[in-house]
Amino acid sequence: MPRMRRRRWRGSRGQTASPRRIYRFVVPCLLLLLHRGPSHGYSLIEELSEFGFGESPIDPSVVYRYLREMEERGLVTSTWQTEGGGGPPRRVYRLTPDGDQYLAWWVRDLRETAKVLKRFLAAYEEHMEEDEGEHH
Amino acid sequence: MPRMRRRRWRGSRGQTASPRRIYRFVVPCLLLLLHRGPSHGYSLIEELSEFGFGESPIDPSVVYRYLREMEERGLVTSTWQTEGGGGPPRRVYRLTPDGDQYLAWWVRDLRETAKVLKRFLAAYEEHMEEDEGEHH
DNA sequence: TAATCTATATGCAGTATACCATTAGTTGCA
DNA sequence: TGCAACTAATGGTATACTGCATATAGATTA
Repeated sequence: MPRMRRRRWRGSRGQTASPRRIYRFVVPCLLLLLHRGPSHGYSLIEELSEFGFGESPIDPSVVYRYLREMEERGLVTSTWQTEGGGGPPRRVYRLTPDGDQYLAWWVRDLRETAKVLKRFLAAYEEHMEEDEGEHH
Repeated sequence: MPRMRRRRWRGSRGQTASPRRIYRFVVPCLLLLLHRGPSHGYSLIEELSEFGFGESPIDPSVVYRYLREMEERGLVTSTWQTEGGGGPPRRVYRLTPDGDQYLAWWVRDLRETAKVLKRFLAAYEEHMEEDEGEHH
């Protein structure tokens, strides 16, 4: 596995597209990954690429921070796994029922966000067509 | 026009849904509104409800701040309109060609964001169906 | 044994945003 | 006249989010 290259995120001023435009979007991604089964931070970071965190990979510190926060809030529990597989000990996270509910809330919320986005893009296209028509 | 009620935004920790989850989403909304024609702050704030800023209305200070920032960056120009319509003088904003290009960049960017969202929601649904199946 | 990989974690800084307060001109009305 | 409501704009501050640098440490490999 190659070392992750970190690309500077230039915000909305630059030309770099980042899939982390939605506040805390990593959180529902982590919750969904953990719904599929227990996992540890480093592995989760790799798996996040599935959700668009591949092109401009997420900073590991962000992931670890959220995982700890999620544990404080009772959304996940963790246990240390010292043996098996080699390498340093891993903190293995497991979703709780509260975490499960929270994921469901996020999904409802992201569906709303998707709607808002869709509405904006539709308004843009509609307006641009009218604008185009006026120039004829 | 009733006075706007400001609802406390509890971030993603609370249960309140907010359409302002995407970084600077107000900016492309303002750009699109100004693409339809010149306008002033107060009017823009009202028109924003069209894009989902209705349920939890945006704070005017945020809008005015962005408008000024946009002017500094040459995306819009403004002129004072002292007469006509009554009330205090209004600063009327007008889109520049740079602002027009920036709007186009935002649209490309939001389409990417919409894709990422769609991918996540599809992954969620797919996983949940499988999960459902396993319990039979 | 030095370098590298795996794995987790903390601190700091810049930016984004919410919320509150303030200034000021205009209109309408008691 | 005086005051309340409306319209417009701006400033300050606290907190949240994220990126970056860096620390720690066991395991593996050259």
